Amino acid sequence: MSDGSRIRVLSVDDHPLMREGIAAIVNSRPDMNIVAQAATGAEAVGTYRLHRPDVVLMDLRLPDMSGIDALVRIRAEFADARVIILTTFEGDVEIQRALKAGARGYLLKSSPPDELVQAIRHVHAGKKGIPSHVAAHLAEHMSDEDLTEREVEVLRHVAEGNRNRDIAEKLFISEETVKVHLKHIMDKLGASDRTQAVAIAVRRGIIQL
Amino acid sequence: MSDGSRIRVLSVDDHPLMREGIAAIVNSRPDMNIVAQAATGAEAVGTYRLHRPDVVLMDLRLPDMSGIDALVRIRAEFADARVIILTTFEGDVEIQRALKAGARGYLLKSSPPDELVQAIRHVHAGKKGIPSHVAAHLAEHMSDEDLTEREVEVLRHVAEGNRNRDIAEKLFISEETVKVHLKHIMDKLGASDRTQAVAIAVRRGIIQL
DNA sequence: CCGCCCATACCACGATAGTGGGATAAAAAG
DNA sequence: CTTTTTATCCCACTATCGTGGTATGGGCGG
Repeated sequence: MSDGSRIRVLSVDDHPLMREGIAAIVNSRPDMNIVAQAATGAEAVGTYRLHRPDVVLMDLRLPDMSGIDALVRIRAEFADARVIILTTFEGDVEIQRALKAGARGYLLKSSPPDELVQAIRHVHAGKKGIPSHVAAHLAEHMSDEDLTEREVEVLRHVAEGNRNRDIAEKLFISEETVKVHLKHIMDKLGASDRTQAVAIAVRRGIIQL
Repeated sequence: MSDGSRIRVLSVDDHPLMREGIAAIVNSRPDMNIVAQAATGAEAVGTYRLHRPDVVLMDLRLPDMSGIDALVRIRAEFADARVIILTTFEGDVEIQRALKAGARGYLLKSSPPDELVQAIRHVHAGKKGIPSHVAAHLAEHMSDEDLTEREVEVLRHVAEGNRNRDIAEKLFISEETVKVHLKHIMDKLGASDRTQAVAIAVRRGIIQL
């Protein structure tokens, strides 16, 4: 089969070993191959411009920016870019953000190779390539109330071990307001105290330690 | 070069993509090759018995047990087993535990491929294969006081959002004792409150959410 | 235009957490 | 065998947190 009919794939991941594994899988299929690789978000954007791949496999954790940011930048220039997020499980919030940002698929690095090539084929064909178990996991929290930006900001300070008073000073608001935010945070996350709120938020990918 | 003179490597990782990448790297060198792979701890032990590889590349997170447990089991049967821990960064506590358990090397999955093959050669030659930056990171916390088992147990309950009183009941001790443990925990970790203690412990790999 | 969400703020009260000191006993380390 | 560590308990006191209710102003969607 000539290269012209193959699905041209760009792999973005800062782990060389993982890139190697992805390349081995993709190149072993007759209908697709890796045309370029990138290790950072900036590199990904530049490489996309240069090669215009059919499908991008994008890691979420990159040295210079989030994979979602890189995704947004690529789609700002090329609205028809087809990007599959490929990551170790981060929590459902990341998945939602990625899909909102225009990702066509979301795949875990722990997935079997066949699922990866299937997703590439699906996305290239114009479908959405989201495995059923991920979709199920997604549905579970879809209706959940999201934290507001301010609430996330407060929660980050809480995770740092700041007292309400300190957070108030840093955000130039009153301690009472911080308490209100924290109350809402705990209510939304179903946490009984600030500590559990942080734990849940980390698990869900809302904040990272 | 004949197979007889090659370093025989066993790769243990539950991520097929990562296994593929490791295999590609190792098999691309003339002096080593992958003789077997395993996706679980139990599988790793069985496969070791069968193949007696020269070097084992062991992931820390496995479906059935910790990579450290698998390492311990292998070394219980084969005291001269040479195992390199290969993992995404988990926190320095894991590194220490792995080395104490007899790991000959500790490598991050984000390492460049050359570092991996170097580590394999070093360990096979009888040396310890620990990259300098990992060693440096290790030294930083070597002198740090470790939490006792009981303290870790208490901290886990704290991370779940339990109040001191609840923790006391669950552990069949008084609330005052819980407070004492928590005081020691915060002192050792340098945390100002229970929330930061949990955050630090998660970063250091002492507990996992 | 009206209602809802968001961020802000204040007050009061009870609950929980954190500090400091002192104490006992068993186990581990030296 | 002595010292140190670990785990346990109690008390008293202060600091901080979490809850409830109420309120104001801006922004956004219906």
